[in-house]
Amino acid sequence: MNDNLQMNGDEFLPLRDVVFNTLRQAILTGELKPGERLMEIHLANKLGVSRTPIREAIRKLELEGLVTMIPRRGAEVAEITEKSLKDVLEVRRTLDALCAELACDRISDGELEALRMACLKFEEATKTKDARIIAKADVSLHDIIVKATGNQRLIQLVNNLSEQMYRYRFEYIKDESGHANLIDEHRIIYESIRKKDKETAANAAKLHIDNQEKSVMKQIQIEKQERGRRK
Amino acid sequence: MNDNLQMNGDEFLPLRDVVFNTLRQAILTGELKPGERLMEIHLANKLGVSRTPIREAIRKLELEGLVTMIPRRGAEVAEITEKSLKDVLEVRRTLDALCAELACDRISDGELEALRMACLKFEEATKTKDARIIAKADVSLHDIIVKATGNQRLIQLVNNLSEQMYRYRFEYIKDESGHANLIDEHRIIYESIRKKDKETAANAAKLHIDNQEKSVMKQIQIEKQERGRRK
DNA sequence: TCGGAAAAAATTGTATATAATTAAATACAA
DNA sequence: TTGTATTTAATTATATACAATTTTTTCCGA
Repeated sequence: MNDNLQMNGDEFLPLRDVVFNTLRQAILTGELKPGERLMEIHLANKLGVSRTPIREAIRKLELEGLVTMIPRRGAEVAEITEKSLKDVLEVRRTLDALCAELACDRISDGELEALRMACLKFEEATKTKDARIIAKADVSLHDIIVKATGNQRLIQLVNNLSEQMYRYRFEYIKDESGHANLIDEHRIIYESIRKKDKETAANAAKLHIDNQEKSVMKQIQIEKQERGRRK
Repeated sequence: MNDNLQMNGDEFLPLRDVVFNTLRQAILTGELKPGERLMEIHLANKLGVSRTPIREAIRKLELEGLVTMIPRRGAEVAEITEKSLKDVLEVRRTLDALCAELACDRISDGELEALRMACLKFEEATKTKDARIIAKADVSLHDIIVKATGNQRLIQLVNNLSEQMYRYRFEYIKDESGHANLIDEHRIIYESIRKKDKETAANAAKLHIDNQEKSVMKQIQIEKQERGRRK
C-alpha cells in the first residue's frame, strides 16, 4: 500500500472537503489502486485528522462512483472494468455532442476567441511532445466548449464522467501519430461552432470520443494481458 | 417546519442509508421545502439517532444536488429554479433519446413483451384518473426502456435526473386532455423499439420530454405568481 | 427609539469513546 | 493433516464530548 498520501493544506475548506479532494486525486492518479481498501484509522493517521472527516469524504466518493462500499467492511477503490469504461464513454459521446450543439447556440464572442486560441495552443503543445502539457491543453480546450453551454448540470456531469477515465487520459495523447488528427478535429469543432453548424460540431465531438475510446480500450487490453501473464 | 419525519425501519441497512433515504424522500415529496435548513441535532432527535449518520446522509445528498452546503452554517434543501429545471430537462432529453436508441439494439424479447404490457397497463391506469396510479405506470414503463440499455452509468444518471423533478411529476399527468397523447407516444416508442427504428424512437422520447417540460414550466409560472402575490 | 458592542445561545466541525460486527488466528478433535 | 469451534484482534457503526464559529439576544449609550 502506498503510504505517501499528503493533503494540500487548503486552510479555509472543511477538513472533509480537503480529505475528499486528496483521496479523489489519489484514486484518479492511481496512487490508490482499484480494489485497495480504504481503512479509516490508517487514512486518519496518514492524513493527521480524525476518522470523522475521513468517513464523510468516503460517503461522497461512494456517490461519485470512485469507491465501493461493503457494509460493515468498509470502502474500497472501485474496480474499473472494460464494461464500466464503455458505459461511461457511451454516455459521454452523447453529452459531448450535446455540448457542441448547445455551444453553437450559446457561445459568446469572447469564448469563441478563447476557443480559437485554445486550438492554437494545443497545436503548440503537441510540439513539446510532453504528454502532460498536451493533455492539459486538450482539457482546457474542451472546458471552454462545455462551459459555453451555460448548463450547470451538464457541466457537472461531463466533468464527473471525464474524471472516471482520468487514468487513461494520457493514452490517446501519447500516440504521436494521432496528433495531426487531433489538431484537425479541434479545428473542425471550432469552425463548425463558429458557423453554428450543429450537425458537424456534434459529429466531430463524437468522433473525438470514438478515437479516445479506441486508445483506451487498446490500453485496457494490454493491461489485461499483463495481469494474465503475472498469474 | 415539518416535524413529522419518520424512518421506515429497514433493519439491515446502515442507519446512514436509512436516514439518507428518509431525507431524500422528504425532500422529493416536498415535506422538506426548498431553502429549509437541515439542522443536525433537530433531525437526530426527530429520527432518534445520533448526529453521525445524519451528517453522513447529508454529505451524500449534497453530491446528489438535493441539498446545498454552506460552510459552518450547514445544509439546506436546494432551491429549484426555473433555470436548474431547464438544465436538467435539457440533459434528460438527450439521455432519454439515447436510452431509446440503445434499447432498439439491446432490448431482450422478455423486456419487449414487458414494455408492451406496460403500455397497456398505462392505458388502463389513465382510466382510474388517479394521478398517483398513472404516474406509477408511467415510471415503470420508462424504467423498462432505461434498464434495457444495460448501461449502468446511464441508468444511474437518468434516475438521478428524474429525481430532481419528482415534485413536478404529477403536473403533466394531471391534465387529462393529454392522456390520449401520452398513450399514443408510448405506443410509438414501443413500436419503434420493436422495429429497431432508432430515429423514430429517439424523436418520440424527446417529444415526451418536451411535453413534460411544457407542463412543468407552466406549473413553475403559476407558483411564481403565487409567490409574487403573497409578498 | 435606534445603533452597536458584548454576552449568550445555537450550530457546525472535529475528535474520541463505546458497541457491534466481521475477519483472522488459534486450539483441539477426528 | 484437515475441519471446526473458540477466542482474539481489527474494523466499522454509532454516540457523545469538546472546540470553533456563527447567529441571536441582551444591554447600554446616544
